[in-house]
Amino acid sequence: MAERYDPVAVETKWQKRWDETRLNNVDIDGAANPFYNLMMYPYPSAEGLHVGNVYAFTGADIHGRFKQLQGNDVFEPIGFDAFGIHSENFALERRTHPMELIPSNIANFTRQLKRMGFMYDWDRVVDVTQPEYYKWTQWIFLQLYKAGLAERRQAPVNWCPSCKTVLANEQVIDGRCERCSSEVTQRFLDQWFFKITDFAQRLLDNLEWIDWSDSTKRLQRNWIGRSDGADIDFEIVGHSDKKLRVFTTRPDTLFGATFMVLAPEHPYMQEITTDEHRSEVESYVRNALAMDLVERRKAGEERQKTGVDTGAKAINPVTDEEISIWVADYVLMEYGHGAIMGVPAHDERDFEFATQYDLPIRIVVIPADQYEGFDPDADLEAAFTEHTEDEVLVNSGKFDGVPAAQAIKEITDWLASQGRGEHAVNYRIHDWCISRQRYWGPPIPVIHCEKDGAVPVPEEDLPVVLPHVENFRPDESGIGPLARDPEFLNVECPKCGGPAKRETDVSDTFLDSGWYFMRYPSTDRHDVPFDANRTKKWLPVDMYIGGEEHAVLHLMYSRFLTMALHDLGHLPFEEPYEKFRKHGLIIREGAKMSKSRGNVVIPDEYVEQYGADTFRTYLMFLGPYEEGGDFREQGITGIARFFDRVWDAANGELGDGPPETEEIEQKLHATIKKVTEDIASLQYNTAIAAMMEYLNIARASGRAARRSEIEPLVVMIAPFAPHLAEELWQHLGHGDSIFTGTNWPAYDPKLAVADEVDIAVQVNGRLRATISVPRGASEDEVKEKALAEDGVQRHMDGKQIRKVIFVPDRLINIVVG
RNA sequence: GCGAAAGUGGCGGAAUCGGUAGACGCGCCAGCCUUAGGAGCUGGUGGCCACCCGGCCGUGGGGGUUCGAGUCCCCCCUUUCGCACCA
Repeated sequence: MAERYDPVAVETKWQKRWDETRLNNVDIDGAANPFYNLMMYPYPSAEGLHVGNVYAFTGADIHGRFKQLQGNDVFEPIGFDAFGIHSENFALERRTHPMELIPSNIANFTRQLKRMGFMYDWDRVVDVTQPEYYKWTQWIFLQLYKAGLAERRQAPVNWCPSCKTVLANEQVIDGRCERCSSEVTQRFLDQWFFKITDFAQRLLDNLEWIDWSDSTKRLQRNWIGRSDGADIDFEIVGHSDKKLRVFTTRPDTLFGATFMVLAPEHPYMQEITTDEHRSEVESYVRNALAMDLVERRKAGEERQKTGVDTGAKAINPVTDEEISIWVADYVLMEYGHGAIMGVPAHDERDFEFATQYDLPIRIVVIPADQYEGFDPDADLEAAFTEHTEDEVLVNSGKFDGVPAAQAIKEITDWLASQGRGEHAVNYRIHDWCISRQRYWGPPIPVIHCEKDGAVPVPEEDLPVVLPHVENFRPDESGIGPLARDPEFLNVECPKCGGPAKRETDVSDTFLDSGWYFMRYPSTDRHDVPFDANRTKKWLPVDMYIGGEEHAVLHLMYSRFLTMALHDLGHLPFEEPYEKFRKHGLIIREGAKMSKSRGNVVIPDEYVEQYGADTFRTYLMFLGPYEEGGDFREQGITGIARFFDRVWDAANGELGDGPPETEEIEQKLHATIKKVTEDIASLQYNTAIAAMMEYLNIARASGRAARRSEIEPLVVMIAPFAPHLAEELWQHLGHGDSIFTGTNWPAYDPKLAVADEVDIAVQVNGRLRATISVPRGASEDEVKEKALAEDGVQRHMDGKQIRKVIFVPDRLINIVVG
């Protein structure tokens, strides 16, 4: 072996050998101990692999290699998320075509990924832009369509004026397009929706048991946004055939409902508005609908509430009072029933609205301690929204004095018994709009016939191949570029044979990524999307590691698709990822990395200078993997030095026999324990620190190490620095790859703890000495030894011992006074 | 506004069923070595005082519980993330 560690030479050698021996190509049908280690496949950008990709993949690869070393058959696939607006916009900008751009990007990514030494099975790559893949994406659309889970409907949708396409709710961040940050506007268009809302409760319920990062679960819970409350019907004066249904989470405040408000889109608007108010209402509604989404959604302080009286009246079902019905754009048609009961005393928005238009305010909930002698006509300065056991109802007839939390249920039950309302649940999540008026995606497999309407493409006709369209630039029309290809557009209706037109929208790229992990084990199967036996063997995914930015996008959508396919009998499980861990974000010198700042870390440069192993390990050393870290130029030398020392230690004259001293042996076992536990829980930074610490002890005073001291260390660095570990493993006389067989070292728990322990000696809680005693020493022994210490005696100052606190093997505190 | 997480040396970060704060690494300082280099090795490195033993202070700020608090409780400040007129 070379005298000095030359990372690039070592890495070149082993990457070639892994390829030749097919080390990472798993036996997909025969593996005895399958472990599916998944990472979020990248979008292959023209800029090449980003350090964020490397960070994500390294952490996942370490976990996979660790499992491999423990004897699992690890399947670690990779693919390319190459459809979508991102690629398409880039191609437009560069005046090229995605069909030319993408293959070269993928080739570049492949080169870079191979150079990093990830243990990918390169025989099972998924490229979602290949017809053999998107054929099955279209097939999934057809399955959902057949099951009634895909439907075309006209709805207000988010329109990005720059990308010139509609977007799903999840793709709108703060009212802006997640891709280009343009302000999103609202359009009414015919779009395809997947009915993810049908699964809202299951998506929520399963979060109870799936093993995911808590923060990711929380994001999903918030996005699903379950609210419990009641639907309540209000009669409309003069329209006995119609009732106004509202949803409220606060049925306890029903006696305080002094007006109602409809969303501008509410279907009853026309009919109930009185002639006297008609022109005012119509102009208000026209105005509201013309306003774009962002402006309209500006809340509270940013924009004053506006609204107009419709002149119509409703009856409060509990007070029998006539209350006025207003229209206001702060009420949203998409949520609940597009109408609310206005309870100004106990809702901040209603309070603001009532104050503005001088509507009556009636207090019906007050703190319990103000119940006696409460003045029903007291003025309110702001809405009072508390509603626990400590608040009680007033002005509420027979419910006076009932705690608010309890009244929610009682009033709901009472309304239900009279057929005027019922317990109800609402969700914030919307159906998933999958249509995109763009080019670079799988065509939605539907044909529109004048006679038969929307007809699904027969399965045997899949794939509907995406044609090469020269001018794929999107426009304002709301019609996708595929409409420009007459050969694609004009077809026969599969049902009646008459002239028909293809659907020209393509599907959202999140549909591609919603099922890619199901395809990996079956990439060589062209007759089915996923082979049943392999699916049973490998899925659900054992470990999924990725960024949290996909919590409500990819992760939500793929859970939904998995559930739907499960219900349709295609999958034996309903949750795709048994275990998911988010990784943190990596910043540089305390600042976010961005092209405009010019501080982006280019992985290639570091890999060339220090090697992939050092770069990988440094990234993992920056901070806790699940929290991210701060990339600092200089720090990487610390890892380079560590590996130099590992190399030197293994390269020297190695002695035989067990570890030379008890101290080294103890430290070795403690280190194996710590590294094993830390890797299992993704605490890579402390695992690396522990290995450094161990090496510092094992090679203290420049002694020659023994094989028994070094070999376990070589295995422990293998997940981080696979090439280096292979080279050293070979040097130590092993024929096979270190990743063949089960080489992860075991530790003896008895040896992992020291025989002698240092105990802190405190006097009145302040550290005064440290003594060394045998592990498990009794309180009396420790006390005797502690009292003999000079420092202890001095601080006791001859005073009486009042109390002794003893924590075995840790601390003794002598309280005097 | 609501929800969540986090504030520790010059820097990245260790340590939370309450028990020696600052592991590991970067940087810095001193010394050694040397085909004098941005290499390697050894030692030191929270602050203040003493600078020999040692002492006091110290985990965003202020209170509290405790023999003992970075860790638990209350109030406040700051930062980051998510949601945001969701009734």
